[in-house]
Amino acid sequence: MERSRPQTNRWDDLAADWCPVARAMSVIGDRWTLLIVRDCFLGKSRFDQFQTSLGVTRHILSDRLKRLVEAGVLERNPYSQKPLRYDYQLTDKGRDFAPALVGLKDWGKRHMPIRKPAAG
Amino acid sequence: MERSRPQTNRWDDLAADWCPVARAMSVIGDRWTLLIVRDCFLGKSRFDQFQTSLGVTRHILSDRLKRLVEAGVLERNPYSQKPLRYDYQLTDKGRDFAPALVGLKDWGKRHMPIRKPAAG
DNA sequence: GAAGGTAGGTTCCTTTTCTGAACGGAGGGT
DNA sequence: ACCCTCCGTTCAGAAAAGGAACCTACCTTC
Repeated sequence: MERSRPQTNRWDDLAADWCPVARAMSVIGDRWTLLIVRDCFLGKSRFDQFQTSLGVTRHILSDRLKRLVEAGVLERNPYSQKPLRYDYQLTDKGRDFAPALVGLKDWGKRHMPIRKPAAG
Repeated sequence: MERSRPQTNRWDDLAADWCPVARAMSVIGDRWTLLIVRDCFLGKSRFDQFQTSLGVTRHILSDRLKRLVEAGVLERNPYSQKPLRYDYQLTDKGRDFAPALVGLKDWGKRHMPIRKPAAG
């Protein structure tokens, strides 16, 4: 189960930063992680729900969920025994993301109108 | 001056999302962008200041600053004429990031203790 | 007036990460 | 037996990031 990662892990660099914002970015500093957390707040909890909602590749989703569990933001729990299946639930640490998420939501709502995809 | 970017631009995908958090991520959805904004709040404004503070490569810093200006979060202004030099200042849109940034700071402060780098 | 320094980038090559699509495993339904 | 669901993993190729060197324009020192 050992994930071998390259030596130069850019996520870990930020985890040692003096600034709490930088340390927060060591968890959510990529395109998808925060959106997974958002989906959890919206009641989603299963792999395929995230995958469908976000359109992220299964590969990366798997990695991000592992990181979030490792970071203590999500918990991986079995929700079915006979076909053994797990889902992901916010921990207290994850739920404490609410204010930051609301801050980002408000900013996006005020300053980022929906840009149409570049379809002809 | 035309920056040619590949067709599959993941930043733009999020800009068309229904969710304001996702649209916010279309601007700050990477490791560095939000930290540049943070540095601006801390009074930094020049290329080399960001570079020294963040340790990001000049290549990427240059790209992120351009994106932030394009997105209307920062303004690029000349601060010296004879050696023509520019710096980067927060716009109103950028300053409106404060609540989200504070939310992230609080979360990081509460939940992310400084992790020592893996030095022997 | 050449040598070296400063500020703000750009260019080039290598390393790392992400995507896209296929595959796997463990069970369920018919 | 065969296909379906869910939760992933694997692999090749594309994109992005890292690292170091280089460039431009001006200024200072010799």
